[in-house]
Parts: sequence; C-alpha cells; structure tokens
Amino acid sequence: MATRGQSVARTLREGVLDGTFGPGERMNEVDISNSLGVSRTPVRSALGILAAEGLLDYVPNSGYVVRHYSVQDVEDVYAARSVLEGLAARTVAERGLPDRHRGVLHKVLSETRALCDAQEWNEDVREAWSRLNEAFHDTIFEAADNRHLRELIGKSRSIPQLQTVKFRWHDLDTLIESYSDHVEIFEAIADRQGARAEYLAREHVYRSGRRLIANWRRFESPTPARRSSRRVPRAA
Amino acid sequence: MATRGQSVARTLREGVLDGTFGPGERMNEVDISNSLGVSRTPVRSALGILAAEGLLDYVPNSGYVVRHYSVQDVEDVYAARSVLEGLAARTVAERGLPDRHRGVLHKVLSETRALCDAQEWNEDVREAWSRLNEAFHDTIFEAADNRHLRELIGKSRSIPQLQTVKFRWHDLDTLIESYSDHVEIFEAIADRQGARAEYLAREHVYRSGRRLIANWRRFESPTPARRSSRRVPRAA
DNA sequence: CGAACGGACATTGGATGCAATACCTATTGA
DNA sequence: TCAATAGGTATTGCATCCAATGTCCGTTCG
Repeated sequence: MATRGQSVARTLREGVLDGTFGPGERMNEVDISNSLGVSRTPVRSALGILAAEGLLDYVPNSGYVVRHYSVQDVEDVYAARSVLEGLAARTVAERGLPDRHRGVLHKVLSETRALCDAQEWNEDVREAWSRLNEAFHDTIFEAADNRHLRELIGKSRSIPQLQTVKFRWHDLDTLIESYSDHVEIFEAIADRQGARAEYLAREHVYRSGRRLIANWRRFESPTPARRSSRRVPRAA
Repeated sequence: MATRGQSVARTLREGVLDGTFGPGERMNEVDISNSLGVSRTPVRSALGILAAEGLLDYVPNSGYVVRHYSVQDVEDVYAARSVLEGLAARTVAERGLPDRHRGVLHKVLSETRALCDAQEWNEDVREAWSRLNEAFHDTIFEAADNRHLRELIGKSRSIPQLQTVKFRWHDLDTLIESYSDHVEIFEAIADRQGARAEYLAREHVYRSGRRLIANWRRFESPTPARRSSRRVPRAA
C-alpha cells in the first residue's frame, strides 16, 4: 500500500470524477478527515495534489473547491484531446504497431463487434463498452510510447462529473458509430497511413466531444448556481 | 502575498528549471526548510505540488528527487508541444486575431527584427530574445482563449535544466531563422489561413525542438549517472 | 429602518513532536 | 576475505497544537 496521502487523493479524485462532490462544493478538511478516519495532514496533501491536477480550485485562506467545468471548458479539453490523440495515432502508424498491441487492439475490436451485433442496450453493455473504449485508446497511447503525451492525455481525461454525465450519454447507435471509427483508425495504423490515422483519430475525438458537450449542456443547465456554503447554518 | 507553500513552490520550481537542483538530486525537507527559513510543512506542500507538475519523482518513504529528463523525454515533450502549438495557431487563425493581440504581436516582431538587424550577439541580446520568443508564443495561446490548452502547454514548457541548456543554445543564426518563422506564422494567422498556420507552427516547434535535443544530448552525455546520495558521507 | 461596526467562531496555514521505515555501517562468523 | 546480520541513524509520514484570517451575525448608531 502507498501512503495515506496517496490513497486519500485517489478516493477524493474518484469522488470528484463521479460527481460525489459537485462542482463548486467546498472540500472541508476536517469533514473529510473525519469521514476517512485520518488526520488533516494527509487530507491536505491530497487536496494539494488534486488542485495541481486541475480538479480543484484553491484560494488562500479559504480552501479548496471542486472546479466547475463549463461547456466552454469541455470544448477546450476536447479540442486539445483531439490533436493529442491524432499525434498518438500518427506516431504509431509511422513507427509501426508492435505485435503485442496489435493483438490487444484486435481483441478489443472483436469484443466491441460482439457487443454491436448483440443489439442490446443495458447497464452491463454500457459498462463493458466503456471499458473497451478506454482500452482501445489506452493501447494506442501505450504503443505511441511517449510518456509526456500520456501525462497530458491523462489530464485531458480528468473532468469532474464526467462519469455521471457519461452515464446517460451512450446509446446503441453511438456504440456502433464509435466501433466503426475504431476499425478505420486501426486499419489506418496497421497500414502505416500516418496522416490518415491522425485525421481519423482527430475526427473521432471531435465527434465524441460534440456528443458529450451536447449532454453537458443539458446537464448543467438545471443547476447553474455553484453551491458554496462556507458554513452550515446553525440549528435553532 | 500568497501562502508560504506557494512561494516555496515557486522558488523550488525555478531552482529545478534553472538547474540549481540537478537531475536525480534528492530534495531533503529539512535542508530546504532550513535554507528557506520555514518549517517542513510548507516545504512538503511545495514538493507535492512540484511532483504533481511532473518536475519531481516521488517514492514513498524515500522522498522526492528531481526528475531526470532524458533525450527521449525532451523529444516526447516537443512532439506533443508541436501539435498543441499548431492547434493554438489554427484556432486563432480561424476565429480571427483580436486587435489587442495583433498589436502585441506586431510590437514583438518589430523588436525581434531590430535585434536581428543589429547583428550582435551577447548575453543581453540572448536574454531579450528569450523574452520576446516567450511573448510571441504566449500571445498566441492567449488569443486562442483555451484554458485547458494553456495548462497543457505550461506543463510542456517545464523541463528541468531547460534554462541551463538554453543558455548555450542560441546563436545569431538561430535568432534570424526563428524570426522568419514567426513572421510567417503571424501572416498566416492574420490571413485566416488555419491549416497553413497550424502547419507552420508545428514545423517551427519541431525545428526548435530538434535544436534543443542536439544540445541536450551534448549536455547530458558527460553526466550519465544520476546523483543519488541519500546521506552525505560522514567526515572522518 | 438601514448601514456600519465589532465580536465570536469556524476554518485554514504553519510549526512541532513522535512514530515508522529504510538505509548505511560495523561487526561477526564461516 | 566475503557475506550476512544486527544495530544505529537519518529522513520521511502523520498527528496534534497554536496562530492567523476571513466570514457571519448581532448590535448600535445615524
């Protein structure tokens, strides 16, 4: 096991990503340390890390609040992600896809294909596809073998509330369209078509982003106000 | 003034970037806190931040060491930077360059031009050009108006020892070539040529990176071993 | 009745003390 | 002479304590 600070950071990171902590919500040190059963020290360390990662905003003498991602922010993230994924795809296409990664991609694609053919849509399918989608992109990044690129992409995939928005995001048509994109990207990479692979990856991410943004707009409209209760009103 | 943790982080960050702390060097908490006249707490906070930024490596129960950037790492960084700068240039070209930024760029370019025409090369010229170069790129990022992109680029510009390597990096020919690149990028943006601006920015960063990498290789060859003295050998 | 002022409190920022862990070294035995 | 082990020590990890700061609320004065 790692240090407590690290595990607290992981826990809090998950909470921010899956929406347990809403946007604008204050991260109270003593509350968190009480609920996690540790002292304030590792909590503070974890909060500092999450702020450096961009998940929290920090104001001196006031503390940390969950960063609010507007529609504009999500658009910005996906604009950057598209060129980064394009770079990864092009790099792999030009350098050649190692057999190991080729095998993984093949497996991922055939499983996704099975999911498409089943023509069903439920929570299990959504979950399975989510993992397959991540595996596809991760494998390409790994094959690109660029540590810095992986770090940047990691940052681009950490968006507060992403999980909850994604939850109502997908449907079967999305899955099929995405699968078809993946197949083309894979073939372009396998055929060493660098420019084409880059273009396809960019376009794929752009389309995914556009769908996400549409849902993000619906998601954030009902709750435009950022909660910011510094202190709970005293009882009586 | 901000908190002590923040100023300590700034100080240490500069030290890592300008080579005061060499690659692989241990960041001893008590030494740092003594030399800066603060307690261990803000130092620990600062070290955590720098580790999250990627400037330090962290191993539990051992502490923080300055991250070693190999030639491969620098290549990776510049590969990512080139597509990010390309995205920024294209974005500005497509959305149009605001008058304010146009004015700044014009001023930066004319000052750079004056530097080229002077046909001199000394420490002051190098310093001035370094600032002008940063201003040029910063202005484009600002005009691109993409918060996430700026964060990613910031990460890509934080490389340990960058300052010391850059110190012996430039010469007059480099300056002239770079100026000519900047002029073309500016014109492409002003003419709303999005694809061309992206290509030129990419190529410009690629060339800059290639030069830096050549020097990096010369720089790191003499000291391949990463210093890792956990404790200073006791005297006698 | 409204606005400004003052006090109290919650919360964060920093310092210090203590425990735990790992490393280094010296010693001993084969 | 080399290797393994045991002990000492430096250093980190965490908890707690104290100071500082900002916010909220009640009161008072215009």
